[in-house]
Amino acid sequence: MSTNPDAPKTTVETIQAEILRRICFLDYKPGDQLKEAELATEFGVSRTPVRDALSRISHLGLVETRNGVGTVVVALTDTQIRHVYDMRLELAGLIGRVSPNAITDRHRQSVKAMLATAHALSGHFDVRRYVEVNHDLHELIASLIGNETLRAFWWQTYYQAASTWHRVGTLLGADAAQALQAELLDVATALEHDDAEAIGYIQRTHIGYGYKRIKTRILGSEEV
Amino acid sequence: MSTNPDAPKTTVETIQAEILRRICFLDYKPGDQLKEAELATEFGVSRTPVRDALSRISHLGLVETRNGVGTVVVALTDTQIRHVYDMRLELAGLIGRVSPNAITDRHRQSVKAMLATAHALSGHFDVRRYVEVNHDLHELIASLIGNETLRAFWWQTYYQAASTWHRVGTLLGADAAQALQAELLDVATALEHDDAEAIGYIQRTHIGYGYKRIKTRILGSEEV
DNA sequence: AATGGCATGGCTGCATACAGCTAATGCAAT
DNA sequence: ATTGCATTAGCTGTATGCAGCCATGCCATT
Repeated sequence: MSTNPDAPKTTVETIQAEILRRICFLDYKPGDQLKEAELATEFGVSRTPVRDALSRISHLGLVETRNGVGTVVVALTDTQIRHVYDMRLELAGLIGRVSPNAITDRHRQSVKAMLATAHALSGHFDVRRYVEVNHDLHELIASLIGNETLRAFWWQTYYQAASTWHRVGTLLGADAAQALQAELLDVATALEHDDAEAIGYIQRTHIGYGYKRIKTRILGSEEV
Repeated sequence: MSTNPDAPKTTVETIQAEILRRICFLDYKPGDQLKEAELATEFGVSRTPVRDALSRISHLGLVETRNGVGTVVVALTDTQIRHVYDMRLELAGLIGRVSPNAITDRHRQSVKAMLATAHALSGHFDVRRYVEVNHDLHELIASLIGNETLRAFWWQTYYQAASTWHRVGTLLGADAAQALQAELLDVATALEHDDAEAIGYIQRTHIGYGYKRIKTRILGSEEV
């Protein structure tokens, strides 16, 4: 149940969360090699907790460790990307239906902040900021999910999809920022109306749009 | 993507799979304490790979490790059980819709074998066998799920729900066996008709029945 | 008799040393 | 020049020792 990175208290969880963040933000790109010893010295610990963190991440399918070689960030196959997105579409629809959490003013305020950033991005695009806003939006949506299991799954698919999003941002540039802006506007409206169910469907819709862009620009054209 | 226990090749994965199996079959009951040193000697390895396996399992939320105390099998709270079951209901509906795998004669044959066992159980009930058949059925259903992500989630919720099932089996006895028999009959029929989508809805239906039994017999009566 | 503090046993958390595996490099033979 | 093999450097996998933490039970004090 602790797949979401809430309260990373132990050393291992802290390291795990940091590595996951770097994978999300593409500081570690698919194919990159992560060396236990290197990370250990960076975090000022021994290899043991680093190994532990990497082991968990590998169990999530985001890195692959081979004996004698190293730990590399996995590049999802086209089929895997499709599977992840198909599931995200389905999970999104459940967000508002399965015991959602209450919407607070904090939510409404942070969306407004994101909107401002997205607006700025439309003028002067920056992939890094784009991915960061996406991340913030994800965290906000996740905080609305009351069902622990669903929230864990939502995070899991997010991590798997994150690097693909980054590629989309790179390819589309300011267009991606505008799409994000549109999504945020819809979310803001739904929050104003205190309509959690709408949030899910909005997510579903915009994930669908993103999926379509990915299909045409990244994935092979063969249909499932 | 490797949340399903297919091909546990490495030592750690082998140990992890074995411990998970024991949790499923309630060899380890909620509250039991698992000692790293003990398991290490049992598996004939050092504490290191055992620790690694336990760490992964704790990340799945099935055990909890506290420094200086030990690793204990967690007892899901009522709310958590509800969350898991709510999600299983939703996921079941997706089994046949999201890129299912082809149904083969192997599937049809193994269901027949399970039916025979379930029939025997109706006469002479044995909790252990009951849980085993449930496990086999789960593996069969999971093998029909083509979407890797969904399959991983299906396994995850199964592990979380497994010990609860065991309690149901203990409480209901032969009645549980009859319910299982009914479920297997429905599955067999769907397999004969080569209808993967029906499988999902059958699962959903019977999970719903089981959920209802759990609600009245195990969970507190307060509604969500 | 009851309670508070203290000592102790046992467990996990972490560090480190070593063994095993893999890939790449350089050398030799053709 | 090319191919094959042997060596080696560098990584992960495992074992083990030690430090830190927690719960239990005992003992002293009131």
